[in-house]
Amino acid sequence: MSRAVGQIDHAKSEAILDAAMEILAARGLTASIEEIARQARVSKQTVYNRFRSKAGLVEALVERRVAEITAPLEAPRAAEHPEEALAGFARMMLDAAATPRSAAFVRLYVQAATDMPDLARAYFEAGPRTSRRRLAQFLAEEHRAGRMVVEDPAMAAEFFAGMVIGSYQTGLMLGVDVGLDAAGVERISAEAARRFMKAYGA
Amino acid sequence: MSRAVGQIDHAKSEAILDAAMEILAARGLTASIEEIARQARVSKQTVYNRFRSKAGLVEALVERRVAEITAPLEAPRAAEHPEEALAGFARMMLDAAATPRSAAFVRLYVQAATDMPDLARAYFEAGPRTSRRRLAQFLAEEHRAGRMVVEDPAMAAEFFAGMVIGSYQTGLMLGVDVGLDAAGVERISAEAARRFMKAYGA
DNA sequence: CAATGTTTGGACTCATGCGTCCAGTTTTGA
DNA sequence: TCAAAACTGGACGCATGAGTCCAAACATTG
Repeated sequence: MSRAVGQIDHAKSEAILDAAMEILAARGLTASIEEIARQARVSKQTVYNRFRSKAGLVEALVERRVAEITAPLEAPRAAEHPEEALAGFARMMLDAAATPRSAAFVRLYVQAATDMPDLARAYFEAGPRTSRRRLAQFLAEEHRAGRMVVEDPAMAAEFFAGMVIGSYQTGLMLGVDVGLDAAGVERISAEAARRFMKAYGA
Repeated sequence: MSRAVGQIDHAKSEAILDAAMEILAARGLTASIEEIARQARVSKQTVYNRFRSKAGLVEALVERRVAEITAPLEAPRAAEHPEEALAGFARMMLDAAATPRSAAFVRLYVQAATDMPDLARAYFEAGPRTSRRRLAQFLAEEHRAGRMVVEDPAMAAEFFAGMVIGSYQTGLMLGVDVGLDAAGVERISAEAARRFMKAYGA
């Protein structure tokens, strides 16, 4: 299981990606490879050995993040009372999307949107799109079960997601301090779920 | 009233700003001044004569846009039936925020957020913040008038704005075609207003 | 220690783009 | 027609950063 003679060390690639994330988040897409290498305590050449180019590095970074973001994206559990399930889903979305770290990533995608549109699209599919789809699916099931009345689950899912994420995302992306702490997350999740149930209750 | 001998021509500044908008929207903040000058049919030097630097140019551009965006931001009119007023406000928000042109601007602000945070903040205040504030004010009035029940107008305003804008904004910023035409705007505005009234109706 | 392969760091080329400078030209009001 | 000012366009200096190259140092295993 140990690697071959003088073989590459996977942990070092991770270190490079970590450094890239930190630097790119702070300085934007124009940050230099040299700076990233310095932060990773690695020579510039090593970065090029492992990731072919700057674009390759960013690509790998986004790939890793996409995996990271998709994993915990559970659909709401139909077993619970719908309002509870919705509040839980809201909490998850806020935890995933409304943190400074996630905002930094979104900034990155937006910057990349111009000259690397595939990356932006990949994120959009993995993050926002997937979460909406799962939410819509849940709503459709609740509708069938007669616990809610949702004729257009896709639109309803957009509404709920917008209620929860809406403002915070914009502010964070623009680097404005939106002051959202744990209590705020709780308050918004609960209230959004409650209002949504009023709007779509059986 | 006519300008002095060989004096600067205001229209030319406008032409430069127009060109800057088009080029920056298409290529991002890294687009060159030369390209902008070419597009404006003006020499590079002239750009520097009027706007001190690239940062100055972007600043002026954002200033103009902020004025442009703030002007039509009417608060909903309390006289109408609240659902009608809300639908109208939603239409206005979508027209203002969910167009490719506006998306290009937001992309610009996000890119600027790292190294020109004041610009991003100025936009946030003039656009999202102001519209939310006016909406919250309207909701508070409806509450006082007994036509709705809105204990927390600020949060309710965020909810409504999020429902309306939410998903489209994200997609547009990422350069994903969200396929929102006039009929879509109408459908979303009407439905969002209807659901919101169910959630906050008297 | 030998063989294999990686890492390092520093030098290098190349491209791009900001901002400046300037000599000659055009515009405009008087 | 004249003078003041702005405009042009092209050259220029300077900085930054991508990506390459290489010889010396290092790690790993048999």
